[in-house]
Amino acid sequence: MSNDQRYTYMARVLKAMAHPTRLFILDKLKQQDCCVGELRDLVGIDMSTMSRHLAILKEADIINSNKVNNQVFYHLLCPCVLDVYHCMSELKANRGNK
Amino acid sequence: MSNDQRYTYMARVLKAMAHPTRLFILDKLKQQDCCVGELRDLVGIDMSTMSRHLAILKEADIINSNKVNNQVFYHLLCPCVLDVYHCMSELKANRGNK
DNA sequence: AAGCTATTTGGCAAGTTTGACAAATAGCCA
DNA sequence: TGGCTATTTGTCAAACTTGCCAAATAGCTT
Repeated sequence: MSNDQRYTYMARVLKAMAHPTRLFILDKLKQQDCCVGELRDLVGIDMSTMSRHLAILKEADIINSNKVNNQVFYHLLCPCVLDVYHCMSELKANRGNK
Repeated sequence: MSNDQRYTYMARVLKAMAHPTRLFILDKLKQQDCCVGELRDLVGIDMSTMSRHLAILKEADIINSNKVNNQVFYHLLCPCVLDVYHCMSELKANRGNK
């Protein structure tokens, strides 16, 4: 796999994560699997909008879903994606030192 | 700082990283500081486009710059942003197990 | 089948991103 | 000052994103 392909792949995953609502979703799913309506109630946006955010994360293979009766439960595949948090905090702490 | 603010902040940083060219830049800057023309030659895009990619990374406080004569050298502030790489590889390896 | 709940998809408007070209700026050196 | 190199900024078009509403789908339960 070329470096080019690697950058393209990683950009795809980072892009999928790069939205406040989607980061909230990942954080929540780290604790437990959730269905769409549950997440909508927590965030307070339209169900259709929540469904699309979940589709974006799923498309990037960060989460997957399984249907139980008429509900769809989403599950975080790779909790380590949230490890970036530590680094981000460090970055933030450095601001102002410019 | 509220969780809301944290997600917004992290989304801003991830979004700045979420482009193949910008990931290449970060990887390169991890090895050594570079000026704009150098990076343009490596990537093969317009100098103005490269300058804007660098501005996006700088605006997110991931890199900074200092001018030496008529060249601007860019410097990676927090090499750990690239640690996500490992996790991404893990994610990638998991694909297909769906 | 009809009614119900949960979720996804179509379509649209407003806003953002990307990349290129041209023009502007900044700083060197003669 | 004028010419030179390096970089940034203005402007534009094409493409993409986000959020909402309405309509479609999926799967229970009666």
